[in-house]
Amino acid sequence: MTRVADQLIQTLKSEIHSGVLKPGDQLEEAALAHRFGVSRTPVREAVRSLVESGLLETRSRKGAFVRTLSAKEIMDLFEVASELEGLACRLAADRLTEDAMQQIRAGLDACRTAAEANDAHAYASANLQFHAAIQRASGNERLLEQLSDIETRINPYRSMPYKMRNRLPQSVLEHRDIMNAILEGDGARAADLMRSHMMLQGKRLPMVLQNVPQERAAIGRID
Amino acid sequence: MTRVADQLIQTLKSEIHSGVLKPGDQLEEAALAHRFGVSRTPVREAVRSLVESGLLETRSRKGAFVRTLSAKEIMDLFEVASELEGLACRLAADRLTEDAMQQIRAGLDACRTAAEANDAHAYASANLQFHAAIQRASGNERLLEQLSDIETRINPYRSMPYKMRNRLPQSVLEHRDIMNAILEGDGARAADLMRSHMMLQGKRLPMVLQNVPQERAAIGRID
DNA sequence: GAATATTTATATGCATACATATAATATCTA
DNA sequence: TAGATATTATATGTATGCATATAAATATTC
Repeated sequence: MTRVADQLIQTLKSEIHSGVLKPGDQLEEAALAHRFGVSRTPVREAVRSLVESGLLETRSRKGAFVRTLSAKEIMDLFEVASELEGLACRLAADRLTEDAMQQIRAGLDACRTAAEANDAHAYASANLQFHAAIQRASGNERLLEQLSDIETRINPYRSMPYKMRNRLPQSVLEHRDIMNAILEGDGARAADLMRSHMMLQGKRLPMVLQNVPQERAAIGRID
Repeated sequence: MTRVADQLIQTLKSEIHSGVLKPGDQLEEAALAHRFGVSRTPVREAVRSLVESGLLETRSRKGAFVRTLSAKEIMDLFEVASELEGLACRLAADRLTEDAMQQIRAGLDACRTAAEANDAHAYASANLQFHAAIQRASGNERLLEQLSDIETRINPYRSMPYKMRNRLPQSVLEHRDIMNAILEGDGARAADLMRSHMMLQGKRLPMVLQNVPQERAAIGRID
């Protein structure tokens, strides 16, 4: 991982994730090369990788842009993610180990604590922890990669989580039911509960989304 | 799509799909460049794209190789594919149009014809047609991309379909039940049937797979 | 003769230079 | 002045050259 191109991939991913680069922003090779003090060659390789992973798009002879997703595309991604989270539950129920179970329980406890404190930011983190624990418990590496990719692509469109503050206690209850179903080895029920849980979030997506279709100014470098 | 790099991507994908390039084969930049009469630059870009899409892997300072999947990795991919095929059925049942229904029916008819003729090759094609019709009926573009990617990655490990010849009539019956569930709007049942259908194939995977873990000679060019 | 060290070869990684297509600007004409 | 054409500018696409790390082959020593 000492390659310049790989470091560029990480940096650009991070800047897209954090919102420094927003959907629609243009990335000019020469500007990026100058900014990072390298030549265009590794920049181009990084861009090609990010295009393939869906974070950037290239318009012919016009260069690379941070990919803009329509509301439909975001919903499509969310539907797939919901189904895969359900699969993670079913597999977790079948293959549960003692260690995995403790990690899931720790995730649930973190959610409960954040909900009682009514701390939406802490809950967002705890929520990730809970879901990640189930995903790892599935024992399916491909599933982890796939869900991580979708998360990466949807994230630029997420606004702050405080908007769902009043749903925290309900979300904790749903998490608890999911965990119990997994512990009881009832994979089918766990999967159904998880899909319902995800879809409740999905119903709220139109409110949570921001800056979906509008045009963006072209900035390749950040000074 | 007039870029040399894009043409290389298509060509290499095709050669991996058709088995000209096999898992473990090395791809040397200079050899590929010479073979296609171009410089190393577009070759490198094509390689980067294929690495990101999972078809190639690069070992540090050793170059690119057609990705070798372990039996575990293939099973992981197959589990995800099965779940997504189930999702396609559920969505298709919810959103079924007249046109989509006819395409699914046409796929089933093609399967039935091939099965009655005991033509395993024709059945493989008809089977794809049936599944593709359901996937399109789902109305979820991301789902199509995802399943296509998985298909592309698993395909190099598939042997000829004649090995499953004695399962053709049973497979047709399963297809029929899946279609009926979709027509009745029972998405949950359709999804369950599809997952079971896929998993029956999965159970047979170890027999159908070939050349999974062994080493391969390094050939970058084909004369 | 075997194991280690040194040298040589080769392929990747990066930088630079050149070619070309698209877009913006300017100029010319009606 | 408005429109169309020509010109210039800029960014992408490709080719080539150089540096370096890994691997292979040879040589050296015990």
